[in-house]
Amino acid sequence: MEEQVFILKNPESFNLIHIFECGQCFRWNVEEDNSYTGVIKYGVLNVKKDGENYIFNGILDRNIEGVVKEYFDLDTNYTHLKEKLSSIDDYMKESIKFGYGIRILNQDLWECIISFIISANNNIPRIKKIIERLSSNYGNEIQFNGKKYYTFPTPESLSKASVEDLRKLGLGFRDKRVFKTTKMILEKQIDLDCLKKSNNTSKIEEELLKLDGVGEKVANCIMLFSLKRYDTFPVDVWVRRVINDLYIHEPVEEKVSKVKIKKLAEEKFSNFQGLAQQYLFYWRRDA
DNA sequence: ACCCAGGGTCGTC
DNA sequence: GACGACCCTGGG
Repeated sequence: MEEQVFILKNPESFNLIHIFECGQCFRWNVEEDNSYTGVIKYGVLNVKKDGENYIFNGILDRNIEGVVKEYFDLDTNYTHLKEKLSSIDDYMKESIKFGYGIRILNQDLWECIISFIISANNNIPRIKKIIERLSSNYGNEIQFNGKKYYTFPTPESLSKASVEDLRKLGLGFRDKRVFKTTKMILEKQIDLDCLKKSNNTSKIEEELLKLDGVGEKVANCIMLFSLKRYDTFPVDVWVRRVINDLYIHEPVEEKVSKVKIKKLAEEKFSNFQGLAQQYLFYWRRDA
């Protein structure tokens, strides 16, 4: 663990608010100077806008430049992708105009699995609090800028928590799901390293669905936010809402089947439906 | 005080 | 496929 600095010069399609407030991550918080601090697998990181540049500094157990490039998806050309998506229709154009600086983060697979199991029928403030409690109780402490931060617990560490322990930390009915899934991963009933290497989206989804608490929506979020599977389309209440309002026009929103939405996304946005989903979600929720 | 919704999933029919 | 239950919290 050592303190390191990296300066990213004039990146394209890069906006801290869009990246951290678009609903993909739960452990980044805004500071008084409008920079953001977050705990990731490799340590604690702070990002601050400085003119056209971004200053990253943090305490990490590996090279900061490599971590930032990987985590912030810097090898992907978003300008190009946004042009492609914008040409589909005016709604996409509008949503991209609103969330022009979104980047799909490349988060840790294990952390993403547990985080999105917790997200089920839950709201973002509470999801964040629960994850913080899991980390401060079962993660490792890191000192940074005079404050204490806690890494997300490893499967080994989280397996020390009983169902009752989890209930006390506020997980509610998700306690059993997190407990069981932790056990399954620890015992390698599902091999996460194997999933990371796979290039078959539907195979990965099939495996993830075996985990307790992971349904279609959560599996899609996991694939999009930690496995770079842009060819997936998580359908939640907001996405159902925006897709129905824009393209389907069913008076009773709940009646629109998930199958119909997924089919529409597939036809309209094909391989980049995950990115389209994120622009549409953020636009509908925050605009 | 009461109701509702929140990045859904699971068990049951 | 459709339906209800489910912990908990903040807001109307």
